[in-house]
Amino acid sequence: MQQFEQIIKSLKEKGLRITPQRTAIMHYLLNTTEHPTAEQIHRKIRQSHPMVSLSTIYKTLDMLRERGMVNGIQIQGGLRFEAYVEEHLNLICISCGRIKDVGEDSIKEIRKRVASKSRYRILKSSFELFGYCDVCKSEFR
Amino acid sequence: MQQFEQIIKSLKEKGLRITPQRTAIMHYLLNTTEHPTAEQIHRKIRQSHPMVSLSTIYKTLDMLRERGMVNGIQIQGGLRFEAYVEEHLNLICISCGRIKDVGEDSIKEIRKRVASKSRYRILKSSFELFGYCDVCKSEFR
DNA sequence: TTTGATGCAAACTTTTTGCAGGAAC
DNA sequence: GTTCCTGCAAAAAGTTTGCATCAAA
Repeated sequence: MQQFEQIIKSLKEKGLRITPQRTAIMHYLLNTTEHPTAEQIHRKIRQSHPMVSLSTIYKTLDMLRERGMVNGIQIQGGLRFEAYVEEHLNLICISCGRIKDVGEDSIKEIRKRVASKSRYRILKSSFELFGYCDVCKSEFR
Repeated sequence: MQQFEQIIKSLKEKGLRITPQRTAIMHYLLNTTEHPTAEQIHRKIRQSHPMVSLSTIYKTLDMLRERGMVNGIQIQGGLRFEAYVEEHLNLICISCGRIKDVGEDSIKEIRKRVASKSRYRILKSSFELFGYCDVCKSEFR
Protein backbone atom coordinates (compact mmCIF):
# COMPACT_ATOMS: atom_id res chain seq x y z
CA MET A 1 0.00 0.00 0.00
CA GLN A 2 1.41 3.26 -1.21
CA GLN A 3 0.33 5.51 1.65
CA PHE A 4 1.71 3.07 4.19
CA GLU A 5 5.13 3.04 2.56
CA GLN A 6 5.20 6.81 2.47
CA ILE A 7 4.52 7.04 6.18
CA ILE A 8 7.26 4.51 6.96
CA LYS A 9 9.67 6.46 4.84
CA SER A 10 8.74 9.75 6.44
CA LEU A 11 9.18 8.34 9.94
CA LYS A 12 12.57 6.87 9.08
CA GLU A 13 13.74 10.17 7.67
CA LYS A 14 13.01 11.77 11.01
CA GLY A 15 15.02 9.16 12.87
CA LEU A 16 11.95 7.49 14.30
CA ARG A 17 11.83 3.74 14.65
CA ILE A 18 9.60 1.34 12.83
CA THR A 19 8.28 -1.11 15.40
CA PRO A 20 5.73 -3.90 14.97
CA GLN A 21 3.35 -1.95 17.24
CA ARG A 22 3.54 1.13 15.04
CA THR A 23 3.13 -0.70 11.79
CA ALA A 24 0.16 -2.61 13.14
CA ILE A 25 -1.57 0.58 14.29
CA MET A 26 -0.96 2.42 11.05
CA HIS A 27 -2.01 -0.51 8.99
CA TYR A 28 -5.25 -0.85 10.86
CA LEU A 29 -6.10 2.85 10.64
CA LEU A 30 -5.34 2.97 6.94
CA ASN A 31 -7.69 0.07 6.30
CA THR A 32 -10.72 0.91 8.36
CA THR A 33 -13.51 3.42 8.03
CA GLU A 34 -14.57 2.87 11.63
CA HIS A 35 -13.14 5.89 13.46
CA PRO A 36 -12.16 3.84 16.49
CA THR A 37 -11.33 5.10 19.98
CA ALA A 38 -7.87 4.38 21.44
CA GLU A 39 -9.46 1.58 23.40
CA GLN A 40 -10.96 0.01 20.27
CA ILE A 41 -7.65 0.23 18.45
CA HIS A 42 -6.07 -1.46 21.42
CA ARG A 43 -8.51 -4.37 21.34
CA LYS A 44 -8.00 -4.79 17.61
CA ILE A 45 -4.20 -4.68 17.70
CA ARG A 46 -4.16 -7.17 20.56
CA GLN A 47 -5.70 -9.79 18.33
CA SER A 48 -2.45 -10.00 16.41
CA HIS A 49 -0.06 -8.53 19.01
CA PRO A 50 -1.31 -9.62 22.43
CA MET A 51 1.33 -7.74 24.43
CA VAL A 52 0.68 -4.23 23.12
CA SER A 53 -0.27 -1.82 25.87
CA LEU A 54 -2.85 0.93 25.77
CA SER A 55 -0.23 3.49 26.59
CA THR A 56 1.72 2.55 23.47
CA ILE A 57 -1.46 3.09 21.48
CA TYR A 58 -1.77 6.58 22.93
CA LYS A 59 1.89 7.38 22.42
CA THR A 60 1.82 6.18 18.83
CA LEU A 61 -1.37 8.06 18.03
CA ASP A 62 0.07 11.25 19.52
CA MET A 63 3.19 10.84 17.46
CA LEU A 64 1.19 10.27 14.28
CA ARG A 65 -1.10 13.15 15.09
CA GLU A 66 1.75 15.59 15.60
CA ARG A 67 3.00 14.63 12.17
CA GLY A 68 -0.42 15.09 10.57
CA MET A 69 -0.82 11.44 9.70
CA VAL A 70 -3.91 10.81 11.73
CA ASN A 71 -6.80 12.97 12.72
CA GLY A 72 -8.38 13.03 16.16
CA ILE A 73 -12.10 13.76 16.37
CA GLN A 74 -13.35 14.67 19.84
CA ILE A 75 -16.89 13.59 20.46
CA GLN A 76 -18.59 12.66 23.65
CA GLY A 77 -17.32 9.30 24.78
CA GLY A 78 -13.76 10.19 23.87
CA LEU A 79 -11.36 10.81 21.03
CA ARG A 80 -11.90 8.96 17.76
CA PHE A 81 -9.13 8.46 15.24
CA GLU A 82 -8.88 8.22 11.50
CA ALA A 83 -5.92 8.08 9.14
CA TYR A 84 -5.63 11.53 7.70
CA VAL A 85 -7.02 11.83 4.22
CA GLU A 86 -8.44 14.67 2.20
CA GLU A 87 -10.36 17.43 3.91
CA HIS A 88 -13.83 16.09 4.42
CA LEU A 89 -16.66 16.21 6.87
CA ASN A 90 -17.83 13.63 9.35
CA LEU A 91 -21.46 12.74 9.74
CA ILE A 92 -21.94 11.54 13.29
CA CYS A 93 -24.99 9.70 14.55
CA ILE A 94 -25.82 10.95 18.05
CA SER A 95 -27.73 7.78 18.79
CA CYS A 96 -25.44 4.90 17.76
CA GLY A 97 -22.18 6.83 17.33
CA ARG A 98 -21.61 5.72 13.74
CA ILE A 99 -19.32 8.11 11.86
CA LYS A 100 -19.41 8.46 8.10
CA ASP A 101 -16.91 10.37 5.96
CA VAL A 102 -18.30 12.67 3.32
CA GLY A 103 -16.15 14.42 0.75
CA GLU A 104 -17.03 18.09 0.29
CA ASP A 105 -15.02 20.29 -2.02
CA SER A 106 -16.54 23.48 -0.67
CA ILE A 107 -14.69 22.99 2.61
CA LYS A 108 -11.49 23.88 0.83
CA GLU A 109 -13.03 27.07 -0.45
CA ILE A 110 -14.25 28.06 3.00
CA ARG A 111 -10.83 27.38 4.41
CA LYS A 112 -9.19 29.57 1.82
CA ARG A 113 -11.71 32.33 2.37
CA VAL A 114 -11.36 32.30 6.14
CA ALA A 115 -7.58 32.14 5.91
CA SER A 116 -7.51 35.26 3.80
CA LYS A 117 -10.06 37.18 5.86
CA SER A 118 -8.67 36.28 9.26
CA ARG A 119 -5.04 36.52 10.12
CA TYR A 120 -4.73 32.91 11.27
CA ARG A 121 -2.40 30.46 9.61
CA ILE A 122 -4.74 27.50 9.23
CA LEU A 123 -3.31 24.00 9.36
CA LYS A 124 -6.29 21.70 9.51
CA SER A 125 -10.02 21.68 9.77
CA SER A 126 -12.60 19.51 11.34
CA PHE A 127 -16.20 19.63 10.26
CA GLU A 128 -18.78 17.49 11.99
CA LEU A 129 -22.48 17.23 11.33
CA PHE A 130 -24.49 15.61 14.11
CA GLY A 131 -27.83 13.95 13.73
CA TYR A 132 -29.59 10.63 13.42
CA CYS A 133 -28.43 8.10 10.87
CA ASP A 134 -30.74 6.24 8.57
CA VAL A 135 -31.08 3.34 11.00
CA CYS A 136 -31.67 5.39 14.14
CA LYS A 137 -33.82 8.21 12.85
CA SER A 138 -36.96 6.13 12.81
CA GLU A 139 -36.70 5.73 16.59
CA PHE A 140 -36.90 9.47 17.14
CA ARG A 141 -39.69 10.56 14.87
CA MET B 1 -31.27 41.14 27.12
CA GLN B 2 -33.75 39.57 24.77
CA GLN B 3 -32.13 36.16 24.37
CA PHE B 4 -31.77 35.77 28.11
CA GLU B 5 -35.47 36.38 28.71
CA GLN B 6 -36.40 33.87 26.04
CA ILE B 7 -34.31 31.18 27.67
CA ILE B 8 -35.86 31.87 31.08
CA LYS B 9 -39.31 31.70 29.56
CA SER B 10 -38.54 28.47 27.75
CA LEU B 11 -37.18 26.83 30.90
CA LYS B 12 -40.20 27.88 32.92
CA GLU B 13 -42.55 26.46 30.33
CA LYS B 14 -40.86 23.10 30.76
CA GLY B 15 -41.30 23.18 34.52
CA LEU B 16 -37.61 23.79 35.16
CA ARG B 17 -36.57 26.14 37.94
CA ILE B 18 -34.81 29.43 37.61
CA THR B 19 -32.06 29.48 40.21
CA PRO B 20 -29.38 32.10 40.84
CA GLN B 21 -26.76 29.57 39.72
CA ARG B 22 -28.50 29.01 36.42
CA THR B 23 -29.09 32.66 35.67
CA ALA B 24 -25.47 33.45 36.49
CA ILE B 25 -24.17 30.76 34.15
CA MET B 26 -26.47 31.71 31.31
CA HIS B 27 -25.73 35.37 31.75
CA TYR B 28 -22.03 34.78 31.65
CA LEU B 29 -22.18 32.59 28.55
CA LEU B 30 -24.38 35.04 26.70
CA ASN B 31 -21.94 37.85 27.35
CA THR B 32 -18.60 36.32 26.62
CA THR B 33 -16.80 35.32 23.46
CA GLU B 34 -14.27 33.28 25.41
CA HIS B 35 -15.44 29.68 24.92
CA PRO B 36 -14.63 28.71 28.51
CA THR B 37 -14.21 25.21 29.93
CA ALA B 38 -16.51 24.06 32.74
CA GLU B 39 -13.68 24.80 35.14
CA GLN B 40 -13.30 28.37 33.85
CA ILE B 41 -17.02 28.97 34.09
CA HIS B 42 -16.85 27.73 37.65
CA ARG B 43 -14.08 30.14 38.58
CA LYS B 44 -15.95 33.01 37.00
CA ILE B 45 -19.30 32.27 38.62
CA ARG B 46 -17.61 31.89 42.02
CA GLN B 47 -16.60 35.51 41.94
CA SER B 48 -20.22 36.50 42.43
CA HIS B 49 -21.60 33.23 43.89
CA PRO B 50 -18.85 31.70 46.03
CA MET B 51 -20.79 28.58 46.97
CA VAL B 52 -21.51 27.27 43.47
CA SER B 53 -20.08 23.80 42.92
CA LEU B 54 -18.43 22.44 39.81
CA SER B 55 -20.99 19.70 39.60
CA THR B 56 -23.77 22.26 39.35
CA ILE B 57 -21.89 23.85 36.47
CA TYR B 58 -21.78 20.50 34.71
CA LYS B 59 -25.40 19.72 35.42
CA THR B 60 -26.54 23.13 34.22
CA LEU B 61 -24.46 22.95 31.07
CA ASP B 62 -25.81 19.50 30.30
CA MET B 63 -29.33 20.73 30.76
CA LEU B 64 -28.75 23.74 28.51
CA ARG B 65 -27.00 21.59 25.95
CA GLU B 66 -29.84 19.10 25.76
CA ARG B 67 -32.15 22.01 25.06
CA GLY B 68 -29.91 23.40 22.34
CA MET B 69 -29.12 26.57 24.24
CA VAL B 70 -25.41 26.05 24.48
CA ASN B 71 -22.90 24.37 22.26
CA GLY B 72 -20.09 22.12 23.47
CA ILE B 73 -16.88 22.11 21.46
CA GLN B 74 -14.54 19.23 22.24
CA ILE B 75 -10.89 20.10 21.89
CA GLN B 76 -7.89 18.75 23.68
CA GLY B 77 -7.91 20.02 27.22
CA GLY B 78 -11.63 19.41 27.55
CA LEU B 79 -15.03 20.64 26.50
CA ARG B 80 -15.48 24.33 25.73
CA PHE B 81 -18.83 26.00 25.85
CA GLU B 82 -20.55 28.81 24.02
CA ALA B 83 -24.10 30.10 24.06
CA TYR B 84 -25.73 28.73 20.96
CA VAL B 85 -25.94 31.22 18.16
CA GLU B 86 -26.14 30.94 14.40
CA GLU B 87 -24.26 28.20 12.61
CA HIS B 88 -20.72 29.42 12.35
CA LEU B 89 -17.20 28.12 12.45
CA ASN B 90 -14.61 28.33 15.17
CA LEU B 91 -11.06 29.34 14.47
CA ILE B 92 -8.90 27.71 17.12
CA CYS B 93 -5.30 28.62 17.85
CA ILE B 94 -3.35 25.46 18.56
CA SER B 95 -0.72 27.42 20.42
CA CYS B 96 -2.60 29.69 22.85
CA GLY B 97 -6.05 28.08 22.63
CA ARG B 98 -7.85 31.26 21.64
CA ILE B 99 -11.14 30.56 19.85
CA LYS B 100 -12.72 33.03 17.45
CA ASP B 101 -16.21 32.79 15.97
CA VAL B 102 -16.57 33.37 12.26
CA GLY B 103 -19.88 33.59 10.49
CA GLU B 104 -20.03 31.61 7.25
CA ASP B 105 -23.20 31.39 5.23
CA SER B 106 -21.93 28.55 3.10
CA ILE B 107 -22.07 26.20 6.09
CA LYS B 108 -25.83 26.24 5.80
CA GLU B 109 -25.62 25.28 2.16
CA ILE B 110 -23.28 22.40 2.87
CA ARG B 111 -25.56 21.20 5.60
CA LYS B 112 -28.54 21.22 3.28
CA ARG B 113 -26.63 19.48 0.55
CA VAL B 114 -25.31 16.75 2.83
CA ALA B 115 -28.72 16.28 4.41
CA SER B 116 -30.29 15.68 1.05
CA LYS B 117 -27.53 13.41 -0.26
CA SER B 118 -27.13 11.32 2.88
CA ARG B 119 -30.00 9.80 4.73
CA TYR B 120 -29.09 11.37 8.06
CA ARG B 121 -31.40 13.76 9.87
CA ILE B 122 -28.92 16.49 10.78
CA LEU B 123 -29.48 18.47 13.96
CA LYS B 124 -26.36 20.51 14.42
CA SER B 125 -22.94 21.06 13.02
CA SER B 126 -19.55 21.92 14.35
CA PHE B 127 -16.85 23.30 12.14
CA GLU B 128 -13.42 24.02 13.51
CA LEU B 129 -10.38 25.37 11.76
CA PHE B 130 -7.10 24.87 13.62
CA GLY B 131 -3.96 26.88 13.16
CA TYR B 132 -1.89 29.68 14.58
CA CYS B 133 -3.49 32.99 15.45
CA ASP B 134 -2.05 36.33 14.51
CA VAL B 135 -0.15 36.61 17.79
CA CYS B 136 1.28 33.08 17.84
CA LYS B 137 2.07 32.51 14.19
CA SER B 138 5.27 34.56 14.32
CA GLU B 139 6.70 32.08 16.84
CA PHE B 140 6.36 29.19 14.40
CA ARG B 141 7.63 30.55 11.13
C1' DT C 1 -45.95 21.73 50.33
C1' DT C 2 -44.03 19.66 46.56
C1' DT C 3 -40.72 18.59 43.55
C1' DG C 4 -36.57 19.80 41.25
C1' DA C 5 -31.85 21.74 42.07
C1' DT C 6 -27.72 22.14 44.78
C1' DG C 7 -23.31 20.86 47.00
C1' DC C 8 -20.46 17.49 48.59
C1' DA C 9 -17.80 13.48 48.18
C1' DA C 10 -16.82 9.52 45.89
C1' DA C 11 -16.55 6.96 41.71
C1' DC C 12 -15.50 6.52 36.97
C1' DT C 13 -13.44 7.13 32.48
C1' DT C 14 -10.06 8.63 29.64
C1' DT C 15 -5.49 10.20 29.04
C1' DT C 16 -0.76 11.23 30.61
C1' DT C 17 3.57 10.37 32.88
C1' DG C 18 7.94 8.16 34.83
C1' DC C 19 10.88 4.71 34.54
C1' DA C 20 13.28 0.21 33.97
C1' DG C 21 13.96 -3.08 30.56
C1' DG C 22 13.98 -4.24 25.69
C1' DA C 23 14.28 -3.67 20.71
C1' DA C 24 15.58 -1.04 16.39
C1' DC C 25 19.16 0.77 14.03
C1' DG D 1 26.43 0.01 21.54
C1' DT D 2 23.37 3.83 21.56
C1' DT D 3 19.11 5.72 21.60
C1' DC D 4 14.45 5.41 21.15
C1' DC D 5 10.30 2.72 22.24
C1' DT D 6 7.55 -0.29 25.07
C1' DG D 7 4.87 -1.95 28.96
C1' DC D 8 3.67 -1.43 33.51
C1' DA D 9 1.83 1.00 37.21
C1' DA D 10 0.55 5.07 39.15
C1' DA D 11 -1.19 9.66 38.69
C1' DA D 12 -3.72 13.21 36.65
C1' DA D 13 -7.49 15.33 34.31
C1' DG D 14 -12.10 15.66 33.26
C1' DT D 15 -16.73 14.23 34.04
C1' DT D 16 -20.54 11.73 36.24
C1' DT D 17 -23.26 9.96 40.03
C1' DG D 18 -25.79 9.29 44.59
C1' DC D 19 -27.75 11.32 48.16
C1' DA D 20 -29.14 14.38 51.93
C1' DT D 21 -30.42 19.05 52.20
C1' DC D 22 -32.26 23.22 50.38
C1' DA D 23 -35.15 26.41 47.91
C1' DA D 24 -38.27 27.72 43.80
C1' DA D 25 -42.79 27.59 42.58
